[in-house]
Amino acid sequence: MELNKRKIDILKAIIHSYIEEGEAIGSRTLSKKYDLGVSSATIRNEMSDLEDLGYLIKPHTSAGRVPSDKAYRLYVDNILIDKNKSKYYKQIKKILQEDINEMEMFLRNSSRILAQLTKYTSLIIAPQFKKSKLKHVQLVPVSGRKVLIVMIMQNNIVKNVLLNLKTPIPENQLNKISNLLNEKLTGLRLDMIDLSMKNRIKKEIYSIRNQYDQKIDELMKVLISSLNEYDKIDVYSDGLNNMLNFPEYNDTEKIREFLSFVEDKDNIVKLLLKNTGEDLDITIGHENIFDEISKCSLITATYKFNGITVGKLGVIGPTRMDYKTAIPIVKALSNNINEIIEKNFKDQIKE
Amino acid sequence: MELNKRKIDILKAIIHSYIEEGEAIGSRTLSKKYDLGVSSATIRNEMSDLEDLGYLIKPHTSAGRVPSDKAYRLYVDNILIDKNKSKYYKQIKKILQEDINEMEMFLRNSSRILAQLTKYTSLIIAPQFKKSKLKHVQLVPVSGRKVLIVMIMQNNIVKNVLLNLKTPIPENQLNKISNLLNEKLTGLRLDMIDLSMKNRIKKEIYSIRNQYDQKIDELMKVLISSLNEYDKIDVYSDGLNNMLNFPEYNDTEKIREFLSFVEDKDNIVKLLLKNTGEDLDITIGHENIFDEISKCSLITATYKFNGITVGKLGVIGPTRMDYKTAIPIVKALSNNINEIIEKNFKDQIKE
DNA sequence: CTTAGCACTCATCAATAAAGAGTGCTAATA
DNA sequence: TATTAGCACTCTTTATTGATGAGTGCTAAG
Repeated sequence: MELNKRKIDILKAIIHSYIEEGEAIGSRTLSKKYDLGVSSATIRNEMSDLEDLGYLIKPHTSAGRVPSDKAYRLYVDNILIDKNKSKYYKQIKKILQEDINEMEMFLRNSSRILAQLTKYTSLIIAPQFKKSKLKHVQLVPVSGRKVLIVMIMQNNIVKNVLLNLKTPIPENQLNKISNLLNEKLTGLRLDMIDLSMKNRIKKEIYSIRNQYDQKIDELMKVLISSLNEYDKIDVYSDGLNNMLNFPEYNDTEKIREFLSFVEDKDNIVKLLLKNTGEDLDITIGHENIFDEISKCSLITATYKFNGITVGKLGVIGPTRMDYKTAIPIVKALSNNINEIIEKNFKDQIKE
Repeated sequence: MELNKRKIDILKAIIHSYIEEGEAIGSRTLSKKYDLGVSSATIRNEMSDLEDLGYLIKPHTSAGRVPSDKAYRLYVDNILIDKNKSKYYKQIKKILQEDINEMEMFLRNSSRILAQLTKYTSLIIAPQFKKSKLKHVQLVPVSGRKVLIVMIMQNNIVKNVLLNLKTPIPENQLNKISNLLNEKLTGLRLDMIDLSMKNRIKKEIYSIRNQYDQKIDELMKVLISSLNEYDKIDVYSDGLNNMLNFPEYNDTEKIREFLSFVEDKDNIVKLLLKNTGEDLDITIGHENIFDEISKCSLITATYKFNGITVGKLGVIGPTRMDYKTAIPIVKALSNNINEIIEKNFKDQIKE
C-alpha cells in the first residue's frame, strides 16, 4: 500500500483541520469542510489505510482521527511549501530597525517579536563567547585590591569579571600584564585557550613580576580560572502565556509541566544547543529529547557571526503547530538577526 | 459591636484554616477543628458579626465563610507575631554562601531560593544605578570608530555602553576625556548629573578639543545621552509554576492572567518600585495597584547599599498566602542580601 | 449569654439518558 | 474494480435528575 496523491491530499486536509481546530476530525466532517472530490465513505477507507501506515491516530473508537508525529514529519519535509518568507523578513526588519545598540535589549526585543508573530513561546540563546574571538583584554584598576577584567569580543560584546585580590597590585604593573595578555590572547577563541597556552602566559607574566612576587601569582590564578568561566549562557524567552490558548493546555497539570520545564534555563540551553549543524531544525513531538515536551514541536534556527554559529533562536508550541507560518517567521528573524549582528556588532575596520 | 478576644480568636482560626485548605469553612467544622471553647452555634453568631464588620465573606448562601482582604490586613498588622526570622536567616546564609562574585548570578540564585523556600513566585529587582554613586569612568578605544564607555559604580557593578562614532578619535585624546570625566563625575549619583553639569563638562571637553573639532562634539552627544539611559532595570523571577499548586489557579483563564502579568517586566518594576519608603511592605488583594493581581498578596523588602535603598525583592502569591512563614523568609533574605552586598560588592578601602 | 434543634439553601457528585460524531462492514452502483 | 450509500454499533459529551452534605439563621430552652 503506497502513499498516493489522494492519500496525501486527505492527510494534508486532516493536518490543516487539526492545526486549526485542535480536534479530531472524521470522514464526514472532512468531506464537508474540504472539497476532496470523493465521498465520505472513500475518505473513510483512505483514513483507515493512513492509520495502518502510521500517519493517523484514533484517540478512541468513535472520535475521528488525529495526525501522528510521523504525519507532521512528512508534512514538514515533503508537503509544506515555505513561502511568505520575504514578507515576514521585511515586516521583522521594520520592527527591529529602531536603535540596536545593546545586545541584551536587542535579543529581548527579538524574543518578544518572535512570540508575538508566531503566537507561540519564543526562545533565544545569547551569543556564545567561546565561539567568538577575543579582541581586547583590559585590566582596569578599580581600587586597592580589586581589579576589573574587561574582555571585548570580536563581535563587540563586552564581559566583565571583578577580581578580589588578597594584596594590591600597582597600576603600571597591571598595564604591563594587560599588554602581555593582549599580545598573547587577541584573535583567539576562548575555548581555544588551552592549558599549555595558559602555562606559557603564566611564565611570561612571572618574568615581569620581579618585585611583586606572589601577588601576581594570585592574580594569575583568578584570571586563568575566570577565562574558563565563560560557559554561562543567557536565555531569553517570551510568550509563555501563549501556550494557554491551546486546548491541549486546559489542564493545570499540563501547564505546570510545561512551565516548570521552560522556567529552567538549563533545559532551554540543552534543548537549543542539541544540534548545531543545521541552519533550520524542526523536532516534532517524541523526537524531542525531553519527555516533558513530547507533545510539543520545536523550530530552531541559528544565527551567525563571521560565518560561525554563535547562537540559536526558536519557537516551541504544540505539535499541531502552524508550521506553515511559524517556519518562515523563524527563518526571517534568523536572517534579520544575522544581518544586524554583522552590521551593528562588527567593526567597520577589517581585522 | 467591637472586636473582642473571642472574635479575634475565631477570625484567626478561620484565616489559618483558609490559608491551609483554601476552602471556605463553616461554624461546625471550625468548632471541630479548633478548640475554641464554645459551641458551633456561638461561633455561628460570632461569624455573623464578623461578616457585618467586613472581616468575612460568604461565597454563597451555604458555603461557609472566607476571610476578606480586611481580615488579612488585621491579621498581618495586629495578630501575626513574626518569629523564625533568625532560623531562616541562618538557613539562607548557608545556602547563599558559595561563591558570590557576579551580581547577576547572585540575584538569580537568590530569586530561586526565595521561590523554593516560600513556594510562591519570587521577584527581585537588580540594583538601580541611579541611586548608587559613580566610582570610575573609562573610555576604552575598541577600534576605529568604536569607543566603549565602562562605568564602575561604587558597589562595583560595571556597565558598558558601546558608542559608534562617525569619525575616529585618537587614543590619547580619549584618555584626556576619560580623566576629565573621572575628575568631574566620580562620587556623583547618575540621577544627580543634571543638565547644567553636563553643559559644564561639555565646555571643558571643548577646551581640550583643539585640532579635533566636531569629532568630540559627536562623542559628547552620545556620551551625555547614554548617561541618561540608565533606567533599564533588570528583573529576576522564579517559581512561576508554584502558583499552579493553588486551587484558585485551577482555571486556565486565571493562570493566563497571572502569567501574562508577571511575564511583563514593566509590571514587575512598577509593582516593586511602587513605594520605596518601608523596609518591609505588604499589599493585600485589592490594595494592589493592578487589577490583574487583585486576588494576590505581595510581600516586598528593600535591600540597601551604604544605607541607600538600591533594590527590592519579594514574593507574590494568593491572598491566602502563608504570611507567617513568607514574611520572615523575605525579611531574612533581604538581610542576607544587604550584608552580602556590603561585604562583597564594596571596596575594602574607605572612600 | 450560650446552646440545641430544626427548617431551609445551595454546591457537588453520581447515575442516567439523549444526542452527536465517527467507524467499519455490506451491498448496490458506475 | 473502485466508489458510494446505508446501517448497525461504539463511545464521548452534555444535560437532567436526585441524593448528599455542609452551612446558615432563627427560635426556644437551659
